[in-house]
Amino acid sequence: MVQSYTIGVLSRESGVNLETIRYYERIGLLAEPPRAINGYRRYDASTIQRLRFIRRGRELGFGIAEIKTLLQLADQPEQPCHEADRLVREHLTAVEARIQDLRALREVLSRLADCRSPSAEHCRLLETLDQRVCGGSSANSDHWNCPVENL
Amino acid sequence: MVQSYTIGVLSRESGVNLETIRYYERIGLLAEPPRAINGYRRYDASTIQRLRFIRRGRELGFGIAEIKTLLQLADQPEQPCHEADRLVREHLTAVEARIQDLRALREVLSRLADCRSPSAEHCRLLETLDQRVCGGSSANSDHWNCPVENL
DNA sequence: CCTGAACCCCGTAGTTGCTACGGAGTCAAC
DNA sequence: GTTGACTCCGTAGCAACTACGGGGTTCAGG
Repeated sequence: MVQSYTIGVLSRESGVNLETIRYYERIGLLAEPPRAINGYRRYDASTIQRLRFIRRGRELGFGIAEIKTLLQLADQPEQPCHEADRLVREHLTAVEARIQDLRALREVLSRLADCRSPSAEHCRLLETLDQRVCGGSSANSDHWNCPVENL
Repeated sequence: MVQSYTIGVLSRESGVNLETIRYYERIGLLAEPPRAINGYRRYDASTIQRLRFIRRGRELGFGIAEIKTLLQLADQPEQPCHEADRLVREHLTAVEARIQDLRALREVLSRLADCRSPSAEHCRLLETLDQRVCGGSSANSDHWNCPVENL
């Protein structure tokens, strides 16, 4: 008779929400486990590891599809890890791009912050959104888009 | 007879996807426009401005609810802009936090990148996900969680 | 007058990755 | 025997769109 865990224990041990575990099963990320006579799912210790693997992958920002690939790779220890490395680099590139985006955004926002205008009429944010900020005069506001830089 | 635009023109002029415009109408972000005899929506120029306002707000990362607030603020030019400023600062804080998160993530990923292990067995990424990376020996891998720092 | 392209209408479902809800069955302890 | 904690299942909700399908309209060219 082998050690087995109910889904609640698995959840606590792996740090993955109970409902999320069932969700992973539904989408085929986790295999359907055997059931006890009462219908309860019975997991073994390796599933805890697998779920932790998944959780860490998610924390690193990998998508479900990518994690599926990574799980397959991890299950074939003799293969070289080009594919895993490719995923990491791809992901790293995306993260760096996102950081750049957010930095630009932060610049814009910090220029808009701390506007103490007594009237919303000349609030920096609202003017920016209205695009009135850059024209000066009210004419010709059509083809010249406000420099909320490439975001 | 007043200038009016069909939804397709509005979409091109505002830079907001046509289906998104109808979506904004459904969720009450955009008022229901009058209709032509054939049932087509008829918009005036101010709606183009309004949609651009919305688009820029979205590009700055504001949520729909926040944009709803900002639109109301913009419609009341005599009020001071505390509320707009609060939203900006709140948002700025969130953006900065997100940048920090992503920076930490980038560090972890760049340590994992460029792993040229000939076997997935010792691939840095897979070991990290498996949590084998930090123990050294195979025992005692349970209570000591791998330092994928606070993310 | 007819055809076909380019519009427009509407409702609904799909996306991502979960999370929550409701109603019901099960189990161990007191 | 009754509480309380657990489990089951299917479905719906979140954000913010995007896409699809099946239909009606408008207009220019032949």
